[in-house]
Amino acid sequence: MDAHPEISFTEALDPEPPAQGETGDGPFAFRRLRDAGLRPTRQRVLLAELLFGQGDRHVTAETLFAEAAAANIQLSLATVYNTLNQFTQAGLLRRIGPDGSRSFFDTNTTVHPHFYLDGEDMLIDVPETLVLAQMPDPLPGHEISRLDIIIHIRRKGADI
Amino acid sequence: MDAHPEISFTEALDPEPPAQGETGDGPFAFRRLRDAGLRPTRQRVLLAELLFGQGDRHVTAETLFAEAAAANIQLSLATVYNTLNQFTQAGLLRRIGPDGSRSFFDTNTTVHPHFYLDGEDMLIDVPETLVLAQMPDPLPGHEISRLDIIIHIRRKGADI
DNA sequence: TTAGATGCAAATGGTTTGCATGCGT
DNA sequence: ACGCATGCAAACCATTTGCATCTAA
Repeated sequence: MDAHPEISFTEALDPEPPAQGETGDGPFAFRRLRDAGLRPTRQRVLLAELLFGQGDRHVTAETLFAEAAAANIQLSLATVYNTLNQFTQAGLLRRIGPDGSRSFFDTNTTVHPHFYLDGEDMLIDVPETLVLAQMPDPLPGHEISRLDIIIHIRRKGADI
Repeated sequence: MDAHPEISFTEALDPEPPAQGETGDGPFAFRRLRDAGLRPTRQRVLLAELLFGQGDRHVTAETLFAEAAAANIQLSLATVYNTLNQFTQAGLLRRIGPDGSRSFFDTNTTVHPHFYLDGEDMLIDVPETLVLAQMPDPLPGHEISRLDIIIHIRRKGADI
């Protein structure tokens, strides 16, 4: 097994990018779900619009649920969880758990590093490209399925 | 703020290594706790012996609790949790949450990448040194408090 | 019509906490 | 003796699940 000499973090291991130029018919959220093999139900379409209608986003089940409520969309928190899981499974979202308790869902499904603001419980993309000089070889008989890099940051001077 | 040209993952951001050569008096676990400012109670000493008596280890509260039980140490799971938290806070352990649910505690407190075996729910150190070609600059007014790199791996051929 | 999606509430699982009792200093 | 540590059970919180009801195909 040969070493990988130089791997750009933002290029390695990316799943195929979401088909950006689908054969347009119907609203984009509807199409997006169709293309992913998900039945475009009312609540799925509405959540997809919230999620994919405004560039890259990082949501939790709670924040998305609150957003939906604010937009007068009526659905249950359990459905938000289920939908986020289905979207993740379909490759539309990427799940990230920076602190071991709450989970975030990232609409940018490429492999890229994140900043996690320790005090503020917030996740943001690292704007720069992070480069790993060398990707370690996985254990014999294993393959790398995923790469998570989370850089915890905090306000300067803040203790703990 | 200038860029960090080349950062070895196993050297950057390490807290001062645990004082390996303390002024020897009493068993090592006892001293270790004393030096960390923790009152060396019976259960703390016993857990410290399990944790620090056999090289680098990755435990969960449950596995450590089971180990203690197997060693005929009588304590409650809550105490294991509390003790692990206290040890972590004292810098004797490092907490890692690879899958967003269960937490692992690593006796190697240096910053180093981990393999997480997706199917087997197991965490192991990456044997090689991982090199980041460049460390991203944190957000203005912030500083990096921690760096987590988790490489998820799975048996070749295993689906999902 | 019917397989699959939703809503709700209840279950789950890891972790934390409150409070009375115990133990290290 | 004093004060922190422990044990237990109950609380907690994010997340999942069971089941009856709906709805997109």
